[in-house]
Amino acid sequence: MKTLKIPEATIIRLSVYSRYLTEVDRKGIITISSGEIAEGVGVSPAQVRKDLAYFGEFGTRGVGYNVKDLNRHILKILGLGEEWNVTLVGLGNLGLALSMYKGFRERGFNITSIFDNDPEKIGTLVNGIEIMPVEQLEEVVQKNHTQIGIITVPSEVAQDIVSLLIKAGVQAILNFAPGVLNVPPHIELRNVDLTVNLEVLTFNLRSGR
Amino acid sequence: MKTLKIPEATIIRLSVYSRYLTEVDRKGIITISSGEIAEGVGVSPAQVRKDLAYFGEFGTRGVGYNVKDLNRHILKILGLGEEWNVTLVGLGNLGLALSMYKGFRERGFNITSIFDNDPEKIGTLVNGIEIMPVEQLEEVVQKNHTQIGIITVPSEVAQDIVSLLIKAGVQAILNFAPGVLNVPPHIELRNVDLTVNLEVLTFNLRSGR
DNA sequence: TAGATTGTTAATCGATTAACAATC
DNA sequence: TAGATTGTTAATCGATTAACAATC
Repeated sequence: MKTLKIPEATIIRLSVYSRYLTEVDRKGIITISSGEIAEGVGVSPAQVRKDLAYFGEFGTRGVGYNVKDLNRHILKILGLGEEWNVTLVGLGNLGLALSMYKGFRERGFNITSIFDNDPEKIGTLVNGIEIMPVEQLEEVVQKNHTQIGIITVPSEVAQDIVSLLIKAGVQAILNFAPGVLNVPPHIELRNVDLTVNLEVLTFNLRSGR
Repeated sequence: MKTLKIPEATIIRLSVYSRYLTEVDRKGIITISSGEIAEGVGVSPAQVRKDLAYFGEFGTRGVGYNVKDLNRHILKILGLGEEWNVTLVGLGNLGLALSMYKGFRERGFNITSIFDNDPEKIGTLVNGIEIMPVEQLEEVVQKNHTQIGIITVPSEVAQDIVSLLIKAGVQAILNFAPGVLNVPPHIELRNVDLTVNLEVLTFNLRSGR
């Protein structure tokens, strides 16, 4: 199997297919065609087949795909065959919301530590997890073999937290603080920018699309 | 000025440039080159110039761009010359976090109403806004000339809320509920999928990129 | 004028779509 | 066998990058 470059758009869609398949599976449906998946998630059938084709042959010609089977394959591809330890830094409103978000655990992402510097918060429990001061981040993250960090601190301190997380051995970071963060090439970084999303909407409204 | 199709990626980058320019402007810097913007936000200088060129000529050859001026132009392009009324539906943890999020107001997005169906929440104040039952959504949203809706309800009811928002005259929707929503073509819809973002990270980790 | 940097065109790269042979 | 649907190749479409003339 040769490794050709996979478009990031493909990965995003695989994640969407997977959640749709979980839903379809719950309804007890056994077999599904690329056309039905396409319809369910709003892409073209050719797109579905192309996306899957990067990773192998999962269907049966003339028949379609076995729902459970295909979902298992996609989950495996996405790295969701295992559990991931996640740390969250910055227990503001957004941090709190993400700490409680059930969708993460459902897909194998376990928030195992939470850090904040507010003395009022330190020592309290969120979802059974004790809030710890940022000074303990390096030690705790290392001990837990935490692979992923979620950043919900103010943008002014986001870069410092990134550096701290990387020093502690985190390999991937999901950042909710606006602004550009610098990470070495071996660290995976994704930014979720809440305001940008609204601004794309207003641009589209204004341009009358 | 002929209207050629603008890539969505361009709009996203314009939003990022704008925030960077705001920051640069605060430092009192008057002039900036495409290369400096590029460096600041992590894209190529050609990309910056290309993105701007869709909308006009904002710079001076041999000199660069006036920071304040360029930022004003970009804000105008993004539709941020005006204030937008936003309604938020679903005051769970995420809804609460977004209601309090200062980044929205800074860019001209004003949350002017919040809806939830929990009797415990109805009538209480969040950020000075009284939580109202969903039954009043249509009336209030219409009265306020609310253009944008933010959806933070459970996915099972998201489609119903979408339909209700559209009936009430909302033109654009930012959806945080996982799953596919159907909207008529004249409605702008963007989805922010928190789990997908983590799954792209784990895919990249596993594939050793 | 010489140096710098824009705006724009052409070349390249990458992703999506269409079409169809393979095959259940 | 006939009908359906996959897997895959080729064609199309779109976005990014490179190069450079225009010009401050």
